Amino acid sequence: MPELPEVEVTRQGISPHLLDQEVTGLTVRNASLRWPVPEVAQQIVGQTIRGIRRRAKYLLLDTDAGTTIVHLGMSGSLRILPKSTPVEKHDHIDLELASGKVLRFNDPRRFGAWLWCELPEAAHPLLAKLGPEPLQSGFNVDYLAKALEGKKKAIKLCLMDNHVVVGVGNIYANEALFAAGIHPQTEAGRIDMERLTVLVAEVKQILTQAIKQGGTTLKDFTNAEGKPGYFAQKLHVYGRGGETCTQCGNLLSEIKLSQRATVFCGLCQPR
DNA sequence: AATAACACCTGTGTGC
DNA sequence: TGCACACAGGTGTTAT
Repeated sequence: MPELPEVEVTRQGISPHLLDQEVTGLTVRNASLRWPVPEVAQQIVGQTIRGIRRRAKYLLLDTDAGTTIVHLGMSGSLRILPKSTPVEKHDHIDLELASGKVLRFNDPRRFGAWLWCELPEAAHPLLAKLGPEPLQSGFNVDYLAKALEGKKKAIKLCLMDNHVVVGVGNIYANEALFAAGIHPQTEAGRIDMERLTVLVAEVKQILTQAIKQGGTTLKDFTNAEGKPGYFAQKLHVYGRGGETCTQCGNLLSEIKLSQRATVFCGLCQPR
């Protein structure tokens, strides 16, 4: 489900319910996520949640004793519910709060993760080598030009590479390249500064817009309140292979790049 | 070092 | 209606 906007929308949705709350319990019904949910995850019980941050697509729940690291994978979601809410299929974890609410983690495909990390979490192997946040100033043309220097692989794959920039998944990589008029198979190291400038701006613009719209509605994405996002109606290329380009009316092409669906307009995004 | 392929898992849609 | 198969928002690990 989630790319960066969906994770950020989730963070914003759950934050008010978690901030300054004491954790009264952690129920793990199914520990078989991407990695087994560790016993030390229980360290959060009795702690007060001091902050809810996001790094890339990881959600970080800070306490004085350590940080819980949550990743939603492909199909995960977090909801705030009354503790009495009946458990449904794939409801793997409950974080119980003194307020009587529960933060419930549901993940059909179980590609998600729920980990515990003693401070400081920046040293955690999963977070240590990540590139800059796309919406922060560290992601700019000069940085990107340097990061792509000499790279021969397709620009789309570089955009989706967490060492280059975090949080840009398949949907938004397709959308940003369309908006910037860059063919997804363009050799990354050969894109000039002018086009990179546009690309950086479009990545920021599209992610910002998607967050404002509440994330993309795909399949069953809902935010912490169970409401859908509204960005899907604004997608220009993703999921539209064979349909007409919104810009020029040409038929959109669809190919596979690293087994991921890649959609573009051959006229608006020349090689 | 860089790149490509594979792995994990369930649900859904399509074509026969 | 049933079945086989392709495909889906991610990303760490392994192979080339």
